[in-house]
Amino acid sequence: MRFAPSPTGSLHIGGVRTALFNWLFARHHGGQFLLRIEDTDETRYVEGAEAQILAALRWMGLDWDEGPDIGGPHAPYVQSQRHALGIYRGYADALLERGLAYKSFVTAEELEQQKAAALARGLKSFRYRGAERDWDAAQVAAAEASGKPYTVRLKVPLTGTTEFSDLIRGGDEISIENNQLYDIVLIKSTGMPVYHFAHLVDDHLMGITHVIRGEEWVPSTPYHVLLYKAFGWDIPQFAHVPNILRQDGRGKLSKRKDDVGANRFWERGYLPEALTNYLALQGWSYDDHTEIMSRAELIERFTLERVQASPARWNPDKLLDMNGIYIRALDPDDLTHRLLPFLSAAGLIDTPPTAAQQAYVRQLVPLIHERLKELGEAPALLACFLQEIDPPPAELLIQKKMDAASTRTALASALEHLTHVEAWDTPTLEATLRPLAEELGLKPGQLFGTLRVAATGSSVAPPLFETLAAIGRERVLQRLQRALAQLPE
RNA sequence: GCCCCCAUAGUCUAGUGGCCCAGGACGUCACCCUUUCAAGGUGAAGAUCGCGGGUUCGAAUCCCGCUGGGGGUACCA
Repeated sequence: MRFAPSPTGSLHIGGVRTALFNWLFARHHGGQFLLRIEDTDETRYVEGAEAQILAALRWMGLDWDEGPDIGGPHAPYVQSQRHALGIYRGYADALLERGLAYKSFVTAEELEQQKAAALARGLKSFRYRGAERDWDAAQVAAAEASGKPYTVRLKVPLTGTTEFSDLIRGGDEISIENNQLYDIVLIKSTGMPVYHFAHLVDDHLMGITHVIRGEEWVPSTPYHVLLYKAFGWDIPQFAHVPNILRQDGRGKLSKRKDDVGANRFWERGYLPEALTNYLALQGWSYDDHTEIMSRAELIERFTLERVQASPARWNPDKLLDMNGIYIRALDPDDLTHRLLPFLSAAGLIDTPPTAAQQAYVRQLVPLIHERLKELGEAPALLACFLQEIDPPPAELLIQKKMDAASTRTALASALEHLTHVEAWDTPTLEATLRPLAEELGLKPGQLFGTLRVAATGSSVAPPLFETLAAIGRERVLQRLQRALAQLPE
């Protein structure tokens, strides 16, 4: 098994899913999972993309047995390096010698013109079949002598059909008429191999038995089959996983339009285990009701037979829900550690956090634990504990069926009681404030609502008594006083 | 245009000829719990299994056609 991304940008979520299926399949069967960088397109190369891709896979917990960073028996694992070693050229020459490929002397511009002319003549589609396919040695030599650059093209049969089976489509034969194909380029005029050629040579050399890749590769698989046959090599098992479509169903996901770069999920506070679980369920299922599965369970249960052939739509709501489930299942200490970087980034605590800050956050975690769906929400929820708040406006302080005067009375009375409360903990606060509401002739929600706004600056916060206890007496009293000052006489 | 793939509720899916007048989950709505928000609990709405033919005693499940969606159509991957 292998995953072979191109370093043309950060890995997007569809790529991560393809990598995951490869990884699950390899781990399920006790096979090897290797990583190979396919950088044969110099024009699209993005500096740093490879490092980003590796980082994303590592974050997801998809470990590889061989790869560019760790080496292995088939090193190197970067195609530009393999090209520099001359690995591909030799295989192209072998095909040339046996007359299964040919040198094509048309330039990209000429090709463009031919295509335009063909279309203008009313031809429905243009499939390049070079006249050079039938040249004799003398003609080729003459063309070469002219110094004209050339590409190496595969001599694709003009007639007959090419067939292959796909594990995800129930092993059904997919067949295509060879006259629908064209003579693909194997080696560019720069000498660099094209994907179709390089990946195939590498897959053979690296002993790849199963090719699991995106559905967009189905149309080019016949060329690959033809190439394997030309070489006389064993053809691997193909499994084309359906694409993940955009939420509106218009087209496949794109990292440019859809904000689905793998790094974005880390930034927003998704747990890799939740993303893994969600992604596994995009196109695969275990049974009619099991959804939450650990990494080990996924490995144990994953089979290609249960991968769907139809494309899935990107569903952020479902991912969010699942992330919440995984967060709630976290041990509070664990959650604390995962939250610290987010709080540091928001400037609520130091970078790195002090021991006291860590301890305080650990104390606050139970208050927000089950309210969290993305770790990135934590700074907003914890801000009122970690930094001073602006005095809330009167309209926020005044609760339903109350006015400024009654709110003043309630606040002042609470302030009075809280100043003299003997212990500052949840039970004592509750024992103090609950009777007070009744005494004031208010519903608990009314008094508590006012106090919540006064103490936190927001009408939405964790339960009041725990919140007050965690903020601390001094700060609470201060905030109540300031809130009181917000209310008109 | 041409070629290939796909088709169960808004979404992800279970279902491989009778157990399905279709099960689970997300989302939506209601109620319960409740000091707000979540979480949790209960329940509801939502699918003539894309449409039309056929095969069969019997079809979401098999076959054909249509329609719709996706992908490909590069000296990109």
